[in-house]
Amino acid sequence: MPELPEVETVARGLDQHIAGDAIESVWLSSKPEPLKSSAAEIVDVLEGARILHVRRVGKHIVFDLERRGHRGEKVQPPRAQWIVHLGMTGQLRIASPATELARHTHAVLKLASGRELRFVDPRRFGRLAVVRIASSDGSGFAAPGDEPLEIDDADFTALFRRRKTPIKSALLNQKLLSGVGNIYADEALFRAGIRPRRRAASLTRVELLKLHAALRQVLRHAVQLGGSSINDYVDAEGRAGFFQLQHRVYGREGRPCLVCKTPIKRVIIAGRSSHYCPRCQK
DNA sequence: ACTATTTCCTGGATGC
DNA sequence: TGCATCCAGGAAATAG
Repeated sequence: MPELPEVETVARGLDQHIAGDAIESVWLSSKPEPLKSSAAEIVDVLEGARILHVRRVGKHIVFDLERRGHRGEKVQPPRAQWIVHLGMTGQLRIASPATELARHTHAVLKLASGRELRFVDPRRFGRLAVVRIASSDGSGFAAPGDEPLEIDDADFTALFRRRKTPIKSALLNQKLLSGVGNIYADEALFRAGIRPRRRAASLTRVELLKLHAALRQVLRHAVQLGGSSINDYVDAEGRAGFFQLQHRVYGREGRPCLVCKTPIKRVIIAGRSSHYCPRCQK
């Protein structure tokens, strides 16, 4: 499941391999696809554009694009962005045109270098969109929530003030923090010793500081290991991540806590599996 | 204005 | 072996 570390890994890999390349043509599958922009708009923005950078914003992959200038005028070439959300099972893969198209391929970008960038997403929870950046403001795509690796302690603490929702739900709320998903929410709460059902507003300042530190630590470590590969997650080069080997509660229901040997519990919070140690987490 | 629940979607696992 | 059912979950939509 692509969360911040997995999306960061994919974005870095893509940036290394295709920054500077140009998009020659775009194919989008014809069935009603999960597009946030119309198919015509996506094709119009992408075709002929040069990829300047690929980076992560929240759980989104942002391709910063430079579109063709208008008849060689001395004005700044128009900018745009291609935004990709991988959803649950989305993959962006660099492939040779000779490689057979995988089932559930929804988009193929032919690159000037001769390679193809392919978007494959069996479960179709992924989303594609384009953003045109007006030369005047030049801001582009922004996630609604704060980046968990950039927010400071004061702002982090303020996010949860007066919130009655369980802290687990608050961590998953992308309007508060962007990039935290089910795995890293559970892992951070375990490392901070906080039960997922605790009301966000009930956490003390000390607990919130511990949670912030635990979240940063777990996300940084996961990025170092290339993310968690649970089912079919792989990066842009098809490599799996290794952070799943560091999971202490996620997917470990009934197995002994690595700290105190108490069996790990699993409950449903906000419709999501939530794993915790009933002894280590208060 | 918040919070909780439902819905979308398919492959793999499970059960009878 | 085969078929039905369940489950995974990000985020938008809907309900309360």
